[in-house]
Amino acid sequence: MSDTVRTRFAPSPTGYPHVGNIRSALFAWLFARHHNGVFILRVEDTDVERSVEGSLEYILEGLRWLGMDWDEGPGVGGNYGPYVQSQRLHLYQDAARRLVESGHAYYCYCSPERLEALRAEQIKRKMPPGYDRHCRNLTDEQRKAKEAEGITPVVRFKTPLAGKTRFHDEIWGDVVFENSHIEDLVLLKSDGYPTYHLANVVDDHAMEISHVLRAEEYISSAPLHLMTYEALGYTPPKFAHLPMVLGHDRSKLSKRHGATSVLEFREQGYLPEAMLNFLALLGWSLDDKTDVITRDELIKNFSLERVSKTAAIFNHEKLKWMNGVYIRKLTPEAFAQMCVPFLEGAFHENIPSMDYVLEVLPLVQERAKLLTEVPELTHYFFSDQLNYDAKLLISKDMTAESTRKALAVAKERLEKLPGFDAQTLEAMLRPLAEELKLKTGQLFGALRTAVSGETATPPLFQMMAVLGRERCLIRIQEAIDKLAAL
RNA sequence: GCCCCCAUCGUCUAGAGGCCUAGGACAGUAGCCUUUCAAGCUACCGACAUGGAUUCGAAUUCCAUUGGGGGCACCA
Repeated sequence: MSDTVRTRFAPSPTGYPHVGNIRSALFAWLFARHHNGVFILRVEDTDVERSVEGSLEYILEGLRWLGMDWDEGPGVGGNYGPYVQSQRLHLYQDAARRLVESGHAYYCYCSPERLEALRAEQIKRKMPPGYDRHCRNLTDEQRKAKEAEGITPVVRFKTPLAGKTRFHDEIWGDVVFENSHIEDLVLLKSDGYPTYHLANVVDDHAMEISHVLRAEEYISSAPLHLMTYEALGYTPPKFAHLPMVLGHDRSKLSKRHGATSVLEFREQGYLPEAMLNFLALLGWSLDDKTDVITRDELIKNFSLERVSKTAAIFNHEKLKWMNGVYIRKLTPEAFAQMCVPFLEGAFHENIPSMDYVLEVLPLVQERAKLLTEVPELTHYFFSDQLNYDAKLLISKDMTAESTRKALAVAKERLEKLPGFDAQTLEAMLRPLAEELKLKTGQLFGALRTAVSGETATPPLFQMMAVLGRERCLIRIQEAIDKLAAL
C-alpha cells in the first residue's frame, strides 16, 4: 500500500443529502486535495427498500454545483470499481462466508417478528435493547433444522463477550469501547445485501481508503468496524469522526429547519462559493479572524488538527451575509449571468436585451444578498405596472398638493433637459429642489416613488437614467394623476 | 433505560497555564456617510455552565454535577 491519501464520500441514494452530509463530503474532499490525494465517490445502495429514484443524480449535481470533483466513482471510473455497492455483492458475500468459516461470525435464523418482540419486551422492562444472541451457539443439527424450514439466515458478527476495543481517532483522540456493550450486529442481510458495517469495511479496504472521514454519529459503530477489519485480516484505515451539524433547535437537521439540501440553496439564490466557504467554517477554522476564504486557500490550509469536536448549528443569517459578500465580489458580467435565470423566471419576455440587463444589475449588485431578491429589487425596470399607494409619494412635511406641483414642475424641466444621464439629471434636479424651497430628500423622494413605485431604490439619478426619459415622464404623469385623485 | 462524546457571547469560532479586564465574524443597538435602501466606517451590547481540586497563577489540567448531542435496526 502506498501512502497516498485516499478519502471517500459514500452517500446512500435514499433521499436528498442535507448540508451536514455535504459538509462531511467537503472535509473529505478538502483533506484529499490538501494532500494531493484522491477523492472517491462511492454509492452505498444497499438498502433496497429505502432507495429513492433520482436521489443519486441529485447528490451528484449538488457536488458538481459546489465544485467538489471526484477522481474515482460514478461517471469517471477508476481502478477500484465498480463504485456502486449493489454491483459488488459477491465481495461482501465472500467476506461474510470467510468470517463464518473463521469463527468470527455466525448464521442467525431469528425472524424479524421475534426480534421486534424481543426489543419491545426489553424496552418495556427498561432493559437495553439488543439481540440476545439466540443463534450464536446453534449446533449443526439445529442449523440444519432451520435450513430445512426454508429460512434464509443473516450473518451476524460474533462480538467478543469481554475485553475492550480501542482505536485512535484523528479528531477525538483515543477512543475505547467495552466489547460487552457491542451487539452481534448483522453483516449480511437475508436478501444477500450487506449492511453498512460490512460493506464499508470491505470497500474501504478494497479501495485502499487511507482516511475515513465521516460524521460523529458513526463513532459508536467504529469498534465493530475495527473488529471486522481485524477478523478479515485487513489493516484498518485512519478514522476521523467529524462534529455534527445541527438545526437551530440543536436537533439533527431535518425538513423542519427549512432548506437543508444543497440544491435548495441554489434555488434560493445562494452562490456555490459562498456555500462552500460557509460550510468549511462549520467545524473548522483557519485562525482567529478569517471568515471569507477562497477555495484555493481552503485547500492549502485545511487540516484535521483544526477541526473542532463541538457540534455546530447551521446559521442561515451568517450564510446570507456571506452570500452578499460573494455577490459583491462578482464582476458585473458574472453577476448578470448568474441573475439571468432568476430574471427570466420572473419577467419572461419583458426583458428587452442583455445590454439593458447589464445596465440595470450594477444598480442592485451591492444591495442583494440572494439572487432571488434581484427580481423584486428590479421589477420596475422590467414592468410598467407599479401598483403603489399614492400616499407614498408624499414626503415628510409635504401635502398631496405640494407634491403634485413639485412633480409637475420637475416633469416640465425633464422634458426639456438636453440629456438624460445621471450627471445631467443631478445638475438640474438639485437646484430645482432649492428653487421649489424643498429639501432634496423631499423632491427626490417623490420622484423616486413616482418612477419606481418604491421608497427604497438605488440612487435616483442612475435609476432614472437607466429607465430613460420616456418611461420616467409617463410615470411621473401617472403619479400626478394619482395625487389628483386623492 | 444503557453506552460514548461534547461544553467560550443568541450563532460560527480564536484560545493548547501567565500574552485574556477573553480576540474575530454574523445577528442586535447607536452614530457617521447619505436623495431612500444597501454597502462602508465607528462605537456599544454580549460568553469561559456550576462546584470542587492541582498551581504562585486556570477558559486552558483533574474530579463531580448540570446541560446538550450521538448511538443502541435484516438504515446508513
